[in-house]
Amino acid sequence: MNDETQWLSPREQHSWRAFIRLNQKLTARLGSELQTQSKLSGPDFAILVALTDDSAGRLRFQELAKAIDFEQSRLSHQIARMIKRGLVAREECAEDGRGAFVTITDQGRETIEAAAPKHVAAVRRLVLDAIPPEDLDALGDIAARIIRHLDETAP
Amino acid sequence: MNDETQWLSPREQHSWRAFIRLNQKLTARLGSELQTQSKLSGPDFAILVALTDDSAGRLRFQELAKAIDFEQSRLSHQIARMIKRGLVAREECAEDGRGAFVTITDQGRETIEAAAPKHVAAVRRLVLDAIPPEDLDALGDIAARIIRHLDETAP
DNA sequence: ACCCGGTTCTTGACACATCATCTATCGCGA
DNA sequence: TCGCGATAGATGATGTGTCAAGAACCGGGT
Repeated sequence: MNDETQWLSPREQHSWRAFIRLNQKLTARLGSELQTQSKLSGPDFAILVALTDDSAGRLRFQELAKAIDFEQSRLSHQIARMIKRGLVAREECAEDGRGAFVTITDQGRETIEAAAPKHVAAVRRLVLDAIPPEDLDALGDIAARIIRHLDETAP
Repeated sequence: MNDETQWLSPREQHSWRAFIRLNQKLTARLGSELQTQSKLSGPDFAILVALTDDSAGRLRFQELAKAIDFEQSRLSHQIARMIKRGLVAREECAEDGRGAFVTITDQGRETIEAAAPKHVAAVRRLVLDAIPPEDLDALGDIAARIIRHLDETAP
């Protein structure tokens, strides 16, 4: 490592730190509201939403992992915990002896249906209410651009 | 909870999901590069930076916690782990028998000085290179606005 | 029919985050 | 001076994330 590092300019640093800080605060805040209002963690919520999005409420581990961008192992642990709590169930796969489905249970469905409105309300109250729609669009566009860049840079 | 929830419009949802997804991907990616290149976690890095920013390289737990927005307990655990690895040290406080300082060690200083350039390079390569400066400014402004809103909404 | 590389998911070890609880000390007011 | 609430920080339990290794199965080539 030489000493010609291109450090961040004050302006860059200011924006960058704000962005990082926002990520942290927001994840913490949304997670905490989810937890106290609905007894769900962020990952719990993401998984239940993904399962609900599927018409059968039932996905292979791979598909689910891809849908929410979880690593295989992380998902495996997460599902194991959720099974204990009765939110989802495991179902063997006839066509492929290795694989398995994750199914949402009735309890899981009730839970997510109760949680979703509260979560949306929190998102609105904490974020959307703070910025005008055109800023949200701008945010979304920039985020999408960076995501594409990340995916290209090293999958 | 009634059934008049104001769900997100498709446009809102699109932007919101992109933003959340970016947060996850980015934290994962930056953390992973930090880990493999410098054997540091995100929290490790944040703490070492904060300590380096201080002229004495030495902060009270409270000050440090505030600087990086960590809860007290989280910081306590984190510092305990970092002490084991020799990155920081604990120093009793003469004026206040309850308190203590966290000091950066020589090894900690070497580590962060080696890590910082690589991290900045990663930030540049993964993010800044993907968007023009004016978009970064816009991002920073929006982030700052939401942060202010979050802090006002419930400190 | 069998081998063998690749796929699918699991598991164990360890780092990290959060919550509730605990200990020690501080400093103020009776 | 004593008592007592408030502050500083530590600790243990539990849930979450990552990595490395493993077990079971698939499918194609021989």
